[in-house]
Amino acid sequence: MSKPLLNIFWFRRDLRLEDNRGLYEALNDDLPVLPVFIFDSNILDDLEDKSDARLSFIHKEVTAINETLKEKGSGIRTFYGNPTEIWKKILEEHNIKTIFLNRDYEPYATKRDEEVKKIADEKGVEFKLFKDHVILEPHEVLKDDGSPYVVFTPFSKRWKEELTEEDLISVPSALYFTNFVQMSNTPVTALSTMGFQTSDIEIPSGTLEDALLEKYAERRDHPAIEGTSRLGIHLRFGTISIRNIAQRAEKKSGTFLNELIWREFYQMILWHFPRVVNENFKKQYNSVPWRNDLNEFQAWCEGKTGYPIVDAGMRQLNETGYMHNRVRMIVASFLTKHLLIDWRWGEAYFAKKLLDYELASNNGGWQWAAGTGTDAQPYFRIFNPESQTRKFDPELKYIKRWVPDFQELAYPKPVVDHKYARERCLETFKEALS
DNA sequence: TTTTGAGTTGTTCGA
DNA sequence: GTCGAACAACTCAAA
Repeated sequence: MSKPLLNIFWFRRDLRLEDNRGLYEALNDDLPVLPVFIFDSNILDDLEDKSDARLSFIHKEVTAINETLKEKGSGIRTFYGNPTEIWKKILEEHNIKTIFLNRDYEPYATKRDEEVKKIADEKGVEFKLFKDHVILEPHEVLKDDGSPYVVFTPFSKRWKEELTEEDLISVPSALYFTNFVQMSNTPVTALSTMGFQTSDIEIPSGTLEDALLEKYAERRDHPAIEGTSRLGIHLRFGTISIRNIAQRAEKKSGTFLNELIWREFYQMILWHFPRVVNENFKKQYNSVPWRNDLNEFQAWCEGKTGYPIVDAGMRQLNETGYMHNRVRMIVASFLTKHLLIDWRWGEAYFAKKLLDYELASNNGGWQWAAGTGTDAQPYFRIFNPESQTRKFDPELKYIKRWVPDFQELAYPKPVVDHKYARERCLETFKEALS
């Protein structure tokens, strides 16, 4: 018996049919393409919230792809389980020439893909990876001696030098939709099958207005204003194309483009230095004696520190799965500097709560705030919650929105005095580094 | 090899 | 209220 020869496209963090590099390459090959998605139990098992909004979002997007493909007489095959085990099954069931996929730069993903590649190799199946998640990959922006940058500004300069027009051009995967395998449509694995429920948290739309780009530089730091793009989750799961966004940023807003370069900077750091997941980038900070007071950590998590701007941020996070970027810096500085709590605690809490959670950016941001990261800024840059409020929320609009009780008697007293905490932090770091 | 300039996002103090 | 300097000195990148 002979099963028909096919190609497979494996969707992961690229949940869109348009302008998808790996999918485009697959559809341009000379065989029908079977699209596949795996709900990875290794990842799902770590989700504490059984109605996790990110999983709901992914599920919705995979279902939308399935619906679109249904109109073409095709569909997406979905699975639930350990990817390597599932690939063994898929490779048994089908006669495959090539597996097409887009590269993922996280340590777990890299290892997973290597394992699957090995299984494919043993079967004589080709395994082709493409660049889709970033404009320039970790190995494409290096110093002249071939080593990676560890300071942002020279990295960004080099990034812009290396950038070509081609890097920003969309790939027309939609032109080749007739090349999908024709099959009777199969349903997407239900959330309940995996032990989850649908979340009712709303995800912001994946659109970017020109008006936002034009005013981005002046508006992005004010948390009471909707001046940021809210595209994080869409970039995370690939429901928008980075090429499309970067192309428009390049024309309209250097500040916004810079933020995209930060995203690639931290992806590059994570790729070259995967140890940062659990360790200080700068080893000399390993001796900082974090206080790690559980009660204070809990107060921070719950938005009960007695510092309105900090509490507003944490309450926004807890209620919506989102926190404005300016406020992320403030609460991170407060946790690590004022409370002297290990940045890894804060990072883990963000990972659990943020809809737009992205390992590379979250880790980079937290290490930056703690002073342990790639940025050589001195440790005595300690955010003052009050002056940050004066600068970025002068009318207290953001605070009033999230902490309406901030002037009431029952509102918590400051968990620690600012001046005292600042001096304690300076002393602690100074001592640790000496 | 040596030198030079620079480093996301800050705060406080004193003139 | 505004401004510049000090904070403390280090590492990185590139010439």
